[in-house]
Amino acid sequence: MLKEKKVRESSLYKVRAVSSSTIRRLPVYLRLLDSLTRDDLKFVSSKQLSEKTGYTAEQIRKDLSRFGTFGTRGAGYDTEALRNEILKIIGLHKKIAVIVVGVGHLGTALLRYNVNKTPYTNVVAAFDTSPEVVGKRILDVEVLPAHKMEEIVKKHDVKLAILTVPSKNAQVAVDQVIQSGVQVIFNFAPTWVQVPEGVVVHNADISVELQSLIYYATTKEKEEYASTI
Amino acid sequence: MLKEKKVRESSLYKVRAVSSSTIRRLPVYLRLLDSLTRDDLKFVSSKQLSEKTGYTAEQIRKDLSRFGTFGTRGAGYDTEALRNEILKIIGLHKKIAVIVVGVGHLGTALLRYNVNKTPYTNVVAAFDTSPEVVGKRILDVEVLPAHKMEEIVKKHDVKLAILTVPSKNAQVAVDQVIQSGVQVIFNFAPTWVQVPEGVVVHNADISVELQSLIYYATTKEKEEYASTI
DNA sequence: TCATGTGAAGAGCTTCACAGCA
DNA sequence: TGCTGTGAAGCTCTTCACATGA
Repeated sequence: MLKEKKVRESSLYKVRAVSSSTIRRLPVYLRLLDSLTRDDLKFVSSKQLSEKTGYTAEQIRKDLSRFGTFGTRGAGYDTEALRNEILKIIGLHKKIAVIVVGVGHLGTALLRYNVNKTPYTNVVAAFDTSPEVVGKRILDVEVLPAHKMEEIVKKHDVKLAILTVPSKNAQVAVDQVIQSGVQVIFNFAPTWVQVPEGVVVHNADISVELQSLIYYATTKEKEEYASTI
Repeated sequence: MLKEKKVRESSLYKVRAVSSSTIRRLPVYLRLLDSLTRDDLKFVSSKQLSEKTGYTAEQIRKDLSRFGTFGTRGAGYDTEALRNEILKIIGLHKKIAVIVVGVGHLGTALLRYNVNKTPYTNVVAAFDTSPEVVGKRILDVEVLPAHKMEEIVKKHDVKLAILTVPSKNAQVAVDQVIQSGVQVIFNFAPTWVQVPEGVVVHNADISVELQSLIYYATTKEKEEYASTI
C-alpha cells in the first residue's frame, strides 16, 4: 500500500494529502465517464454515478469537491468536462510513457489486453533478457534487450515501469529499472523488493488478493457461527 | 471492493465483521511466516513482524487478537502455531479447489507462476472455448471445454473461479461459472459484470491500480504546488 | 425544484499507553 | 525484564443534513 504524506503543520496552512481511498476511486469514475462520453450523455448527477459505481452520492461529491468545484447545482456534472478534470487530477492529460520489463505470459497479456488499449498510457518498449523474445513485437511494442533500457528511458522520459519478471529476477530487474532513471514501479512478482528512498513500488500482490478472497469464500459458515456465540 | 457485513445489533451481543483491512493483512503475515518457518525460526515477536511488513507492532497484535490469544507474553508468537492459526482463519487449512476460466496469456501466467506454486490452492482444471488450447496441459492442469465445467465443479466442490477471459466474454463466462455452482469469482477482465445476490465478485482492476499509481508518479509537483498555496 | 457543496456527526481504523503475565 | 493483549484516545473516512445556487 502506498504511504501517505504526513499532514503538514504550520501556523498558517494545513495541506493534507489526498486520501488513498479517494485516489483509488478516481480511476473508477474515469472509466465510467469514458463510457458515458461514448454514449453522448451530456450531464451526469452524483446519484447516477452512485448507481453505477456502488459508492454513495455524497462520497462522490466529497471526492470531487476535494479538487475544485466542477458541478452545476440543479443539473449535475458536465460529463466531458468532469472527465477532463479527472484526467488532469490523476495526471493522465498527457500520455505517460511506460516500459514493461519481463515479456513472459503475464507481460505479454498486459501488453496485449490492458496497457495500450487505453488512450492514457504509451508503452514505449518492453524488455527481456531471453534471446527467444528479444526482437519480437507484441502489437506495436518492440522487445529490447535490457542494456537498451537507460537509453529508452532517457529518450522518452519514462516515468513508470511495469515489472512482470519471475520472482527470482525481481530484485535485479528493479535495480536496473532504477539505475535507468525510473522512480515508480508496478511490481507483479509475488515478492518484496528493496528500493532506495524516493522510489515508489506498488505490489500487485495477486496471491494476497486471492487469499483475502478465499477468506470470504470460506467464511460464510464462520460468520454464521460467530453470530450464534 | 468487498462489502462488509453490517454490524449486528442486539440487546445481548454485538458481532462485528472482521475489517477488510485486517483481512488484507493476514495473507501478508502468512507469507512472512512461511519464510520464517523455512528458516526454522521458532518464535517471532510483533516487533519483528513489524520490521518486515511495515505495519506497526500494535496493529499486528490487534489484528491477531481479533481471532484469539495466540502469543506468549515475554516470548512472542510460536511461528509454526501462528502460521496454522492464520491458515485456519483465512480458510486455507484445507486445500481449496479452484478453476481458471480463460487460458490466454494471463490465465497461462497465473497457472504457471502463481496459483499452484503455493500449497494452499489446488487448480483442478482450466477452461477455454478455443479448440487450439482445449486439450493442452499447463504444468499439471488440463484445459477442458466449457461444457465440462459443471461436472468438474460438482466433483471437486470448487469454491472459487479465477476469470481471465477477454472483457467481451466476461459476462458470458461469469454466467456459466455461476450456473456451474461457483459463488466466488476473482475477475481479471477490466469490466463490471452483473451477478445475482449472494455471489461475490472481486475485480483485480489492474488498470485502476495502474492509474492510481500514475497519480503518485505524476504528483510530486502537485504536492509541492499545494504546499505553497 | 433539483442537485451540488460542505460543516457536523458518526463510524471505523490506528496508535498510545499500560496492565498483565511468562 | 520483555512482550502480549487491550481499553482509551486520536485520527481519518464516510454519512447525514441542509444551505446554497442554477
